[in-house]
This record gives sequence, C-alpha cells and structure tokens, in this order.
Amino acid sequence: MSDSTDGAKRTASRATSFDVAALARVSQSAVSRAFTPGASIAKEKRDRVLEAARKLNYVPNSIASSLSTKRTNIVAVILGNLRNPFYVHVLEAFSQRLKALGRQILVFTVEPGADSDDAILDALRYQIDAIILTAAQISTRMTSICHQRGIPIVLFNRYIPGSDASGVRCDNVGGGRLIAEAFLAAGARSFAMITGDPRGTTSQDRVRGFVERLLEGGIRRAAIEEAPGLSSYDGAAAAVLALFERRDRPRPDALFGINDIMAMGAIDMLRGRLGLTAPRDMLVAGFDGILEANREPYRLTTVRQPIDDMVEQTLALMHLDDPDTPIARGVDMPLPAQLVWGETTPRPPGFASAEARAATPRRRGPARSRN
Amino acid sequence: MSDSTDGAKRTASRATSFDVAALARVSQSAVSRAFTPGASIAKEKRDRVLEAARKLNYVPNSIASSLSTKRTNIVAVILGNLRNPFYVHVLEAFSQRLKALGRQILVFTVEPGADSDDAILDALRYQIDAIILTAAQISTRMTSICHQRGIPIVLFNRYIPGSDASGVRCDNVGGGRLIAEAFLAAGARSFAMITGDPRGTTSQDRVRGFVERLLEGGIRRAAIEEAPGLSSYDGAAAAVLALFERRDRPRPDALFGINDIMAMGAIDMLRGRLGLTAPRDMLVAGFDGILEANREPYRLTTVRQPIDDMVEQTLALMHLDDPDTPIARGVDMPLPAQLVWGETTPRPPGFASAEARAATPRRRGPARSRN
DNA sequence: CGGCGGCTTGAATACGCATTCAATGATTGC
DNA sequence: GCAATCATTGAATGCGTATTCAAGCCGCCG
Repeated sequence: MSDSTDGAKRTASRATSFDVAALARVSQSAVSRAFTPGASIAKEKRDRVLEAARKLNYVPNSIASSLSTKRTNIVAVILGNLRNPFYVHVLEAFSQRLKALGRQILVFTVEPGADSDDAILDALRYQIDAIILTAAQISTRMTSICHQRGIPIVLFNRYIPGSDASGVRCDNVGGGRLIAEAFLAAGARSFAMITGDPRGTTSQDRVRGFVERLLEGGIRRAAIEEAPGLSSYDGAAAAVLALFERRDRPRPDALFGINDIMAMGAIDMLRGRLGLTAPRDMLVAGFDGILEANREPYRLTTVRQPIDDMVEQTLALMHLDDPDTPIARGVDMPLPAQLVWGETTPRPPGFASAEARAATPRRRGPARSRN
Repeated sequence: MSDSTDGAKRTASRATSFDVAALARVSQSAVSRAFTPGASIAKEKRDRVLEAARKLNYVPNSIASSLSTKRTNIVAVILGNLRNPFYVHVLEAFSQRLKALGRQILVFTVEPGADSDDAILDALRYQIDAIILTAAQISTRMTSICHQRGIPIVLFNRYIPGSDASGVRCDNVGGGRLIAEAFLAAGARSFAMITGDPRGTTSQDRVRGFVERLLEGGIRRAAIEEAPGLSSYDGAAAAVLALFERRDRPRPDALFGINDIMAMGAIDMLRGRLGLTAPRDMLVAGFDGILEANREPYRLTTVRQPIDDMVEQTLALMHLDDPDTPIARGVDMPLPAQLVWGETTPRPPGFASAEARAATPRRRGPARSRN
C-alpha cells in the first residue's frame, strides 16, 4: 500500500507522450497516433506504444489535446434546481447519454431564479463544446456571445420567444389541457392552481392550457396561487394554506400543481394539516411524471414529459459529432405530452383498464427489484 | 436578434489575448496580467486592457491557461447513485462550496455497484485537481496512480481500510447504535434490518453498531434482509415483502432501514400493501437524515449525517489552495452522527420537548376538518 | 523494368496563455 | 545629489498534444 517515497511531496510525475515515445523508441507523433482511433499507424508499432504507455501509467492529456484540436469534448449542463427530482432525472439522462458519446459533463448549479450568465461565462472559459441550460434565465447578450463563438446552446424544458437559443420542451399547453380535461371529466366544479416562478414560458403555458380548456368547458374562473419562494415542495405547501385562507371564493375541489414536486407538497399539506385526501376530498394533479410522484403516498395523476426523447432531441440539435454544421437558431421543439392516470383523480369509465404508467414498478403489484 | 451573418457556419471567432493586446496597444503579457489577480500591472493599463477585452467579447481560455499552470481548477465528482436523494444533497453541497472556491465540477455517474476506474481515468485525462468519490468501488491500482500523479482523492461516506485514499464519513457504527438504542427504549422485542449493497464498510458498520448495541441489550438475533438490486427504494420494498414471507421467525416489531430512501420504500410497502403503519404496528428508522424523509408521509426517525461538515473536511483534505502540501494518505475521518427523532418511533419521555429537526415546516398541527 | 499511388513515419509547428528575464522608468533613502 | 530599491513592461519560452509536410517504403500495374 505504501511505497518507498512515503512522505513525498506531490511529485506530480506524469508521463508525457515524449516519455512514452522514448521508451517505445518511436517519435512523439507515433504516440499521438497510437491513441487516436483511425490514425495511420502500423498495428505492431501501436502495440509497442501502448505497452510502453502502460508501463509508465501514461494518461493522455486532454487539456493539451484540446488546445490543438479546439474541441474539449466537454458539455456544460447548467441546472437551476436539484431540489426538484425532475431535474435530477434530467441530469441522470444526460449523464448516461453523454458518457456513451464519450463526452464529459461540467455541471453548474444556479440559484433558482438567478440568471445563468455567470455560469455561462465560466463554461465558455473552458471551451466547452455545447451548453445545456435547464431552469434558468439567460440574457440575449449571452446567446449572442455563444453564437459568435460557435457554441450551441439548448434550453431544456423551456423556450424564449424570439431568442437565438433553441429549446426542447414538451407541449405544456397541451399538457395543461389534459389536466383540465381530466378534472372536468371527473365532474369538478371549482378549480385552483399552484404555480411557482411566474417568469418563464413553461409555467405560463401550463396555466394557459389549463385555463383555456376550462373555458371551453364553461368554467370562467380558476384560483391561481403563486407559491412563495418559487417552485418547491415547501412553497407549494404554503400556497395551499394561503389558498384555504381565502374566504372570497368557494373551496376548490380540483387542484393542479404546476409540477409534480409542488403537487406532492400540496398533497402532503392537504393530508397532514388539513385532513383532506385526494381524490376523496379534492382532486389533485401534477406535471412532469417523476418517479417519486408515483409512489405509494401520492400515486399522482400527472402529465409525463418524455425525458428520453427530449434528451435525444437536445443532443441532436447540438451536432456534437459534426461541429461544422451551422448552429440551429431559435428552434422551438415541443414534444407531445402524455396523461398518466394516478389515483388522485377518479378514472373515467373509458380509462378503467391498464394504463401506461411512469417507469416504476406496477403499482401495488409484486414489487420488482430493479430501479 | 439575428445579426447580419445569419446563415453563417460556426465561425468560431474567439478573440485571443493577442487580439486584445493589439486593440489595447499593449503586449500579450499585459493582457494576461490584467486578468490575473495580484499581477503587477498599472491600474490605468489594466483598465485599457479590460475595455478592449469587453469590446471583443474576450473570454480567457482556461484550457490554455491550465496547460502552463498545470492546474485546471476542476474537481471531479464521481457519483454512484442519484436515485438516492442523499447523494443529490451531497452534490448540491459540493457544487455550492466549490463554486465559492472558484472551482468547476466535472461529474461522473457510475452504475451502482460498478467500479469507478474508468471514470477516474477519464477524470485524469482532464488533469483535474482532485477527485471526490461517492458510492463506488475503487481499485488500489487507481489510488496508486492518483498518488503518483499527485492527485488527491477523497472517499465520501466510505473508507477502505488499508487504502491510500483518504475518506470522510460519519460514525456509522455509532449511528447504528443510536437506532438500536431508540428501538430498545421503545420496548421493541424483535428486530429486523434491510440492507443494500453488502460490500462497503458503510453498510457493514451500520449493521455492526446496530447488532452490537442489541447484544448489549440482551437481544441475540436480528433478521437481516438484503435488498435485491442494491440500495434502492424499490429494493427495500421488495425486501420487506421477503421479510414477511419468512415464517421461521416472529414478525419483527422494529425495522431499521440501512438508509433513508430504503426506509421510505419499506414504510410505503408496509402501509400500502401490508396495511401496517409506523409506529403503531412497527417501529421504523433510517439513516442519513435526508430532507425527503422528514416529509408528512414519513416523518422518519433517523440518524443525520453532518453533510456540511463532511463536505468541509473533504475540501480541507484536498488542499486545493496549496497544491504543494503533501497529500494525506489513508486518513479516515469519522464525524459524529446525530439521532433525529421522527414519528416512526415513540419518543421516550426524556425527549418529549422540542428537538432540532430537519428544515421543513412543523409537523402536523390541529387537524381541522373543514367539512 | 519503371513509375505511381498508398501507407507509415518523424520533424517541425501551432494552439493560447503564464511566467521568467532583462530592461526601463520611477521612487525612496541617505 | 546619487545610489539603490521597486514597480512596470515586453520579448521570449514552455506547457503536451495534433497535425501538416515531406520523405521513405512497399507493392502493384502496365
């Protein structure tokens, strides 16, 4: 375990391609070629190089490599809010896909509500090949700088009308409509929503779709309660309380949480403090389709975002493999959203049979092990 | 929004320090100095440089900088399992602290149970300044390579006896004892544990402390059920079922989930499928002290890991600011763990008063029935 | 048998910045 | 008033790799 040079300072002895070249009795070029797939080098010589590299524990220096190739194979992922499991799932999905593509991830977390300009500037210093932006504001100055530098930047789960940056998201308006429809089908009469950060089209679109569909059903009013402190479990819980303190309106019998984590906060507040259970005392629905919302205490009716498809589209927009492709500007790519029936709304007769559910074990079925 | 060169290919026009120097009529050295805090440069000249840089949208190239300084200011964080919110909180904590220290994070996710050697090699290519390893195996060959290269590597929430790598963790044995003690104080007679990955000292130590303390209390047996598919919510749920199918032992009246997420899975399975509620039908406790376990459906009694202290110790071990300090080898740094009373165990008389709880709203108030 | 194209190879160079070194001008101390 | 110290400056060099370029080598076709 402990070698001879025990108390040694950090000797920082890192073999370079020249060291390997010397040991293998070849040129440095040959070493470089040995580690470059598809490079022109005789098989026998490559083996000799790899052998020498192994002996020296040689690890190619990607930093130096990046300096000449002008590609780092690093993608920046800027996250706003890891308190919402949705974005954790998003990070996981990107991590998995980018690993498969041989890319690294530089993560940035930004205070929810703060703008992401600083994070983007940090990212640019590292010459990242692309930027994925979730849940954060961005200035047009930044998008313009990125374009000037040839860095693709894709907004995930949001879009900014008129912006140069492209965005991948789901059909939030349509999703909001699905929830309204489910509520109407269940015979609800009085409606409420809990929203988080009112900036951003994601939230607005969901509200719009919801209200729009209610209108078509003849419902002209819906209470909209904005949670304090932006989107969060706790904010939603507080918003539910506030909603119940309003005496000017009838108590709602259907509650739409703008995302699952807030719907969960609402459900817990309803049950724990107000003694109300869904769907008996109130219908509840969320949005996102996160794993956690399908667990026993919630079984939330929600709209599932097609994360995997969204991730794939995001990667496609970035053209990581052919950097010379012109960057797509201002593309808005909405993907279809799908209603997932849980148990916080009664299921209408037509939907009584088995439904596709979120990617968790069959509800109440024999639990399977894989996670 | 759209400038004149609309359909332009990726022009990749990035100003260099030479461009800035030319515009500011100074040498490239001056530009470098203008961006280096503490460098010797006249204030007036620096301003001139910064002005020119602004005009050109100049962003210093950290890659090139790293090549000469041999420091990237990047720290690799290797994560095993983002399905467990504990590690999400850990990532958040590191992200926040490292941002404050001006460092970037390169994240790697590793399949739970897989070894992390590949991720480490990838990290080394990027000349990261340090490695933080959570929830993953590591070979002695890797630790040795890291040491040879002068890269500090710190294991988070685990340690490997006899390894060169240092580790920061909490006192898992002591924590396990605390849970046993809480169960004993509540008068439990028959005990069970649900464990995940049996490799790794973290899980073993918790089991050991638990069993050890039970022995001291005169209890000689405890059922240990290993969840299929390693540590996970679903695995724990399955393990609970398996536990109840064992007819050879009395049904346990106290259940220790090796971590909170598994305890949550157990609680949901008990309640949803077996109709059992904690603490009425069974005492339940977990370990970690995650936010989620203190929500309404759980209110879990658990042992809180001092994440912030652990993060701080981890950073201290890495000596990011003085790279010439010899790397600490094989340090094992256990921090004290603290019992957090929830509602899944009865609180003994002495603890009836207010306790420090996790940061969520006060547990249920007067349950008003508004109907 | 001559020539041509394809595959390998190594020397040299570029990538963008930090830093060393020597020189200059400015300032202080005596 | 002069020497000595100090702050500021630019030219030059190095960091580790990829890539270009020209040269060497081989086999193959006509």
